[in-house]
Amino acid sequence: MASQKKSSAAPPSQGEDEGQAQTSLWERLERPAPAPRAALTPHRIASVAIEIADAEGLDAITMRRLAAELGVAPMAAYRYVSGKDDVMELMVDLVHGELEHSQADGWRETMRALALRTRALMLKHPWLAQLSPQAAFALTPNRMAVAERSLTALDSLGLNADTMMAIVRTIDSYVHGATNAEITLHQLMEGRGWSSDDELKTGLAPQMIWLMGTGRYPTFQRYLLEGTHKDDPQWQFETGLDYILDGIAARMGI
Amino acid sequence: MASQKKSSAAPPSQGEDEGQAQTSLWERLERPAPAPRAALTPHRIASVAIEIADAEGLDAITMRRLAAELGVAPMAAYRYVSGKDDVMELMVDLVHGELEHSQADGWRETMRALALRTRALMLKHPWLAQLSPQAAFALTPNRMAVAERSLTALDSLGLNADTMMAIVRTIDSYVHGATNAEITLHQLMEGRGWSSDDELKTGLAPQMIWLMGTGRYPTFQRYLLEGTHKDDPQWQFETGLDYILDGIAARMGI
DNA sequence: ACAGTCATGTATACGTTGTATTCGCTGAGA
DNA sequence: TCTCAGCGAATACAACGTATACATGACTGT
Repeated sequence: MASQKKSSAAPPSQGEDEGQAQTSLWERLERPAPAPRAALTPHRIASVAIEIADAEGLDAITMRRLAAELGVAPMAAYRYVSGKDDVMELMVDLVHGELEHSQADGWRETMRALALRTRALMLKHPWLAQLSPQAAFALTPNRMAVAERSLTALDSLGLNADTMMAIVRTIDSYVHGATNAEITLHQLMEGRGWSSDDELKTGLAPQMIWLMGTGRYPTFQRYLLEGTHKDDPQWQFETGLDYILDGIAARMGI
Repeated sequence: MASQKKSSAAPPSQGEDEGQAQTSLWERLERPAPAPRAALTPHRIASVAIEIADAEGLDAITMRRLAAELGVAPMAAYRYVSGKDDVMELMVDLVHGELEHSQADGWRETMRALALRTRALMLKHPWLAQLSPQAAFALTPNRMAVAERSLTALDSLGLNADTMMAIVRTIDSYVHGATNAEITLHQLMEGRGWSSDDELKTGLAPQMIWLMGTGRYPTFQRYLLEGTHKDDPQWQFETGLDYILDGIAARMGI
């Protein structure tokens, strides 16, 4: 694990014996053992990156950190990925392999289940909310497979291609928008060291009091007082999802 | 504009005369003219930052670049903002001032118009899609005002607070999810130097051909062949939005 | 059995970033 | 006229992504 690098920054031409050998025997013996053979693979790089990102967020992924966690020199991973963006594409693909199939009864249940599982996946890997454009749009095999499954669920309903895609995109946009907001809130809380909804509320209280004190947001204030599902993201997610599925069903003639 | 800094990196204690004056007259004359008085304000910082981000993306905003654009030393802005996150919060608030009121006929038209204008705002300021959690959730006055207006539009319908908020959140999630995807695609295209849908298609073609060649995505492939609204984001956005508004209207008894 | 090639990981270095710290200048109030 | 608070400049540092050049040992064909 912890690489013990004792090798001094030896200047290349400082021969000790007769100037023949550029590095002394002892210097060579102190060098870290050379790689057995293929210590790295893209898959292993991505796996370790995912572990780091899950535990400490996307910012914790640096090529140096990744190399350290892999037990390898900072530049080693560049043999397998062309840069940080490549790592992220691999991460995205790998993680989407976790989304299981589930052929439910009808299109509606299938889409609903997929939405819920996508939300769960994103909450499990919150860094999915912060991807670079490169990684966010990567056409990776596992991602394509998910899209294919969605379309398949709608395939026997006699819809034209545009409508099918519109339905999938609408649900997808909602799922990502809603879950991103949820994740962002989590990250904000973590960033400030708040770990419960109560802490969030007390932390936000000063600003809220000031804002409400202006009297400019009366309806918002009423919600703050009357809302009972404010802290129930699952209810909020499903409620909105059901609105949307209702709307789609109505357009399609139930 | 272009600051002409000629000042050498003068070591502090290199008296030329009698060691009395730490900096010689000529050194002082060469120094950039001191600030007239309060060259900076948070508002000006945010304005310039927005200009940069609109033109070159969020990554172009560095504290050094910002300072250069303001005609000021790299650290100067730190008198007014506590760091980069502060700058972004200011940017978010400032930009949300652009969203005009528009009391349309009923709740549905009001919400629809707000959704369309929000999308337009985001497309105009694409960096809104990439905010840090800090900035993304900032409770800024202008942002609160937008939320308040949404809620007001629903206020006279006899809904309870939770339902009202669920409706607003659902639409908001969709708008952000859909528009983020749109922006992300734009940014991907810019990043690769593609400027038209045709270039996008040719650029993506190799990967698409490979993916389709696997035969694992037949329904997706059918869409690629049959879809006629693939390149019409406005249609896609409005179609999804109308699904959602339909669903909400149905729940509320039209 | 053996020299040569090649894949693999290492070492070093450069430019850029955010920001802590410290300083000197300036103009307004006494 | 003097003083001082406030403003911006200067310097510095650690961390980042990655270009480049190199050393090493495992395979190859003979």
